[in-house]
Amino acid sequence: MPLKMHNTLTGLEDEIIPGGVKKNNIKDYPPVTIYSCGPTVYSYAHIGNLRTFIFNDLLNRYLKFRGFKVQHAMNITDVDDKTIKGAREEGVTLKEYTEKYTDIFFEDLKTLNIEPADFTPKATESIDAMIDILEKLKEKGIAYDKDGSLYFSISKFPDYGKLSNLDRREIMSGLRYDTDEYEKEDVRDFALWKAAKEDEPSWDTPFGKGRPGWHIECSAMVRKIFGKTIDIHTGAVDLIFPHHENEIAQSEAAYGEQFVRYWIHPEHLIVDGAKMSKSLGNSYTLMDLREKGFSPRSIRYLLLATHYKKQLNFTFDGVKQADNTLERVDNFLLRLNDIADGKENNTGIESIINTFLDKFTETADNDLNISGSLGVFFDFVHEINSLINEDKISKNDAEKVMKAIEKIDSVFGFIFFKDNKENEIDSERIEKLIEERNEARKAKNFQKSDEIRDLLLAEGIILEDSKDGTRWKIRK
RNA sequence: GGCGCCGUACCCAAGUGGCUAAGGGAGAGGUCUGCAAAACCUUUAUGCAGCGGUUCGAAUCCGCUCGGCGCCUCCA
Repeated sequence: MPLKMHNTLTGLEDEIIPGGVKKNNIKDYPPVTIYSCGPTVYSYAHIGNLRTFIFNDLLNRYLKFRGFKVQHAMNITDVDDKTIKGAREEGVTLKEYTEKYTDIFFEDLKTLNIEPADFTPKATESIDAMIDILEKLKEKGIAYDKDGSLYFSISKFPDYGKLSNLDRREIMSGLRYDTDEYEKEDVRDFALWKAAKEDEPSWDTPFGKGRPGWHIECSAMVRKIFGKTIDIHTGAVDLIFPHHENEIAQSEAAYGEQFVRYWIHPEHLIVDGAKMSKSLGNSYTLMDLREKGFSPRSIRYLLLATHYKKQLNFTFDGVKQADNTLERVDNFLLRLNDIADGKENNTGIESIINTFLDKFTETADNDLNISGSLGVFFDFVHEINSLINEDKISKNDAEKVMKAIEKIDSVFGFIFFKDNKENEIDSERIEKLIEERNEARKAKNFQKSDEIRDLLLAEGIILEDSKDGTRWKIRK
């Protein structure tokens, strides 16, 4: 079964074929080249942004799980209207301002266990690559100059609109196109390069001082880093038009070859059924949620668990449900670790594990159906739990099961998630108290044994007795 | 007006023409346990927004209606 992903460009679920040439073995493919639209670093990222980045992470992790090599680039937009305005308001330089939010952004990614991209280019460090595109577009007569700014003439690019079906769409009457302050020949043309203004950052170029238009940086970075057609380009649905449409226009007009093979667009997140917005007061940052006591791990799970093509309705109740789900996962891991020596190996364990991994892959191959894969995972948990109850899992079997779980957690990233509470616990003291309690239990002094259990519970330590002994865990 | 996503149990959420509609959360009953906890078992949709149609057969395809959300405004 090949991996298929929904491609906005074709409207179909297309098999992912890195490099565009089909091979028999995944190992023979060149690395999958991926470019993701990253953040504009003018503020803290909100959970909607983070959903998109968690989707990118899932995609990258799954490709690697499937045996593909991956080269992933994600840009940092560090010059635009909002960053310039923000820096001015805070009275700092653009660089100081954007570096602050860039650092916070990377910290958020780390907190959510999102693997770093291989390349994280900044717009302000990619001006040369932009100039290259702009010169080619000028030579070809596709870009034109007006009052020191450069515009892209969409009438010169017949394919314009192929991503968003613009050619088949009518423009809503009365819609204001010209929100830009700059003059254009055709209202639908877009700015490639904006003429320098007083008190705005600018760069020297062969066509005068100025700063980048919004779309040019992505085209430039893709070219600078990969140098040719890339496989996958991701970004949330709102970017399909105009941003990605314009990227295609610039890149394909300048270089005369296909820009991207697969366009993948995760849906938006909404909050309590409504669009997230600052005026509704339902726009949350990661820090907001942590202050409310929600763990990054639960947030990762929640943002991951819904299929990326479906709008995700974020609620606090949802995070609590995620918390409970993860507790079930943790209990399962504890049970596996607690299996005592001396039990017989289960001859069927390999087959159970292989079936599990095959089903997991088969489900995820279908447009990254994470919800289906989670279902497969919980079926497996259930099956193994039952075997543990029946004493049909040896320590050796448990290790094999753990290996399989580690493997799929290379995709999920929430199973062995480290929440940093654990270090503060004095486990030696707890073990001692457990021993004391078990002696009391043996002597049928249940009053004392319950006292010890309550004492630990008050500290957030839960004790659980089983026929293999007593285990403890931290209460969430 | 154009383009697009969606409506599955109390909540979240798979399923893309064919066995009794995954899975998670929550609730109820049971097994185990000194008691708990954990785990396991049973249980909660003769029905998938509504109405028609295509088909031997539809949650799945088509049409219409109702409802939610998004983009067409440098929003992920």
